[in-house]
Formats: sequence, C-alpha cells, structure tokens
Amino acid sequence: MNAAQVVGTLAALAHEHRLRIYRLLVEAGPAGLNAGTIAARLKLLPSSLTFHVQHLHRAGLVTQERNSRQLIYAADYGVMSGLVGYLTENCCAGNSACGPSAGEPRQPVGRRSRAAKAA
Amino acid sequence: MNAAQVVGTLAALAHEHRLRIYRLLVEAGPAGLNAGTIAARLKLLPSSLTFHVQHLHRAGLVTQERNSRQLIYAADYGVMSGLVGYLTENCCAGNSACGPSAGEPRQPVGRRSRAAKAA
DNA sequence: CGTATATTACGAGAATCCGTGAAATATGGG
DNA sequence: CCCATATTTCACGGATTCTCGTAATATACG
Repeated sequence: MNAAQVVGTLAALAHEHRLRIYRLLVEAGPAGLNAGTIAARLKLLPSSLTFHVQHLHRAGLVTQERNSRQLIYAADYGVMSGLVGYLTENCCAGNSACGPSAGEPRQPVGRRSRAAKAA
Repeated sequence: MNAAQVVGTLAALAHEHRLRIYRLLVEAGPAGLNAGTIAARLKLLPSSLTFHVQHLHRAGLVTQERNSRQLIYAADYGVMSGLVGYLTENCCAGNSACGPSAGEPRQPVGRRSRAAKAA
C-alpha cells in the first residue's frame, strides 16, 4: 500500500457519514446491506448515500453487487487491513508504542539514525 | 475515542503533506524535529508547514515544544494508538478479519462470496 | 538598542467537497 | 406497454480547505 492510496483511504473514512456507513457495513458482515436500508438506517438522502458509499467504493473499502433491483454494499476488509498495517508499521514499527501499553516510545530503531537534530 | 475524534484524526492524516510530516516525525522518534528541518526535508514553504503541522497538532497527533528559538515537533503515539484501536475494533471486531492473517474474510455466514478486489 | 534567525499569523484567490432536489437509468410485474 | 420500486446521475449553491506571499511575533546576541 503506497502513500497515495493510504491518503485516499484515510480521506474516504474521514467523514462522519462515511465512517458511519462503513461501520454499519462492518456490523452487517459479508452479507452486506442494500442502499435503501443504509440510507434509512442512517437517515441519509438517497442521493447523499450514493455520493458517500461510492466514495468508499472507489477507495476499495466497500464492494458493490446487484441483487435484482437492489444494490448490495458490503465492507471489504482487505483494504482496511492494509491501512491498519501501514499505520502500525509507520507509526509504531520500531518502538512498539502502539502495542499493549502504548506508553512512552523508547529508542527509535529505524534504519536512519539521525533522530537527535534539535537543540 | 469517539467517532468525532476519529474523523478528526483521519482527516488530519488524509493529506499528502501531513502524512509525510507525520511519518517523518515518527521516524525521528521522541526527540522530534524543529519546524525548519521538517520544512527543508519535505520541501515545504514555512507557512505551509505551519498550516499542516498545526493541523496535526490540533488533532493530537503531534506535540509541540519550544527549544529556545526553535519549535520542536514530535509524534505523539497515543492518539495514533487509539485510532488504530478504533479501526481494528470496528473493522474486524466480530469476524477477526484484520487479525493475524488479515486476508480475505473467509465467508463466515453470507451466501455472497464475491468480495475480491486485491489492493 | 539594533540586527539576524526561526516561526507563526494574516489575507486573497483557486480548488475541492458537501448537501439538496429534480431528472434519468435499471429492474420487476400487471 | 405502462407503472412501481430502487438507485444513480446531474446541476447548483454554499462551505471548507489549500496554496502562496507578505507581515508580524518570539528569541538570541553583539
């Protein structure tokens, strides 16, 4: 997962409606939900729902499938997994700060060692 | 960590410059970097750097500290830890898709089995 | 005090995003 | 064919964000 894709995924989730849509779809599981149900459950206008759910779809976070007259959306865990992997890798990789306790980071163990530059 | 704060954190990271700033600060470790160094390293205008680094600071992702004439910014792992916790909890909670293997969801209940869209 | 460095604050313009409602497309049934 | 349902597409107004340049503030030092 490269930086550009990470930015896209983060931007897709960085909106109240879209985060709620995604969480609802995650809760619904692989069976997914059709557009109307999502809109009703979240009290969104149909056109607004389309706008946001397609944003999620373009970002790869959500899959789309047609079931006769209805369009079923479901969460695709792969991209989220990649995102979390990227964030943990780049956030906590060397210092294991995002681990169990997440306390003070210790020695940076990155391949670069010019940490102390200020002062 | 509530939804609103998650949205704020995601939005803070959902920008090319800010993600690069944050990664650079993570790499720099707890010693942090001063504003000028960040701007030079990332080839950003000073005013542009302030704009973005303060966005990260407002989101709680970055700490600010003064060292005589310089302002030192450092990554604060706590919020990122909370973000990752929220995402994994809400993304993979029931189905453990983002767990150890983190592959495709292996079709627990649904009759729908067409989620593939490799990232 | 006056000068130099480091950083932030302010303001204008362009670009993008978002909410809303009306019209259009796709599917199913009489 | 005509109608009903489900969803999307489109156009538009308003709000927010981003970039950039310049001015202002904080600190250090002679």
